[in-house]
Amino acid sequence: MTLTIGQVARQCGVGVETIRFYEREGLITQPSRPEFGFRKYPPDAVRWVRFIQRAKALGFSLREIKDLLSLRVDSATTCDAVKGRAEAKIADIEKKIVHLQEMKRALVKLTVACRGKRPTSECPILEALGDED
Amino acid sequence: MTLTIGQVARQCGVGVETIRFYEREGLITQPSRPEFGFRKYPPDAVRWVRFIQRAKALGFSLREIKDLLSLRVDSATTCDAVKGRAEAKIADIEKKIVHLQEMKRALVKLTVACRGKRPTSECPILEALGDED
DNA sequence: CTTGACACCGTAGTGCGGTACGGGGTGCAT
DNA sequence: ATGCACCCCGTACCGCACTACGGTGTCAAG
Repeated sequence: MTLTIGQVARQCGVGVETIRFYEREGLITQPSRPEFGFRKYPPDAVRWVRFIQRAKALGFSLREIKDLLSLRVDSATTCDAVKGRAEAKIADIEKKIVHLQEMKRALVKLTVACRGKRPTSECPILEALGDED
Repeated sequence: MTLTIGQVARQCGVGVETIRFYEREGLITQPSRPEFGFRKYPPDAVRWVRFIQRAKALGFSLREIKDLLSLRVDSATTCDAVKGRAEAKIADIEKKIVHLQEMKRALVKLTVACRGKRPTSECPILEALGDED
């Protein structure tokens, strides 16, 4: 069974125009289309679009998401390059996780301070800032 | 010792205009300023701006970052509300961490598949997509 | 007391990531 | 064969987060 663009869009909670936009930008592959008729999407298209939405919410740009997605496309040919890029992305992600954990720790500390009814004038949010780059 | 806007900007790797912009948007508090002279920043200003940069890279909008920062400002007055908002943010952050871990797992799997010289035609990146939301 | 680097302000322009619109075409249902 | 919902395309527009610009003011060093 194939899906129309509208069905994919509804299942992803985005607009039809967004999917056409992603197609123009090369984030999702052109769906099969019988000579200027409607686009026909495989059910997996929904997962691709959801991946894009999720990655965006995690601070990746569409350019980066495109890179991420392209890792699978040409993997057979230039395996070493793919591996390198994947490892770089893993490092990025690990850094993001560390920073999020720092922010979380700071916020937890804030709620604890709150419970204790102290006015938290010495701001705990500032402690979410390790000084290494 | 106080800093000029240019010194803060250089230490944060942003432009002077960016800091003025953050000030206009209420993300950083107005620095003390002797009656229409230059802005005088405390050294902590550098940390605030770096916090904003970092939070942006983690997928928070300036609106959200403003909320995050405001948690410290009026904490003495509406402690319960602050606690609630902080807890909501913690939940957001935990969700982000989970999604990042899923992406990382998928990428690690990709590099492993790569090592094994298999063409990874069954895309492991797609597995970064849990279907709950 | 001049000079040059930097700061001040407001407004306009940029790039990203969509979002809306208008004028059509398609396709199935009645 | 006539609706009607949905799709096609291109182009214009939008909000966010800056970034650049241009004309003026400040100030510390020489």
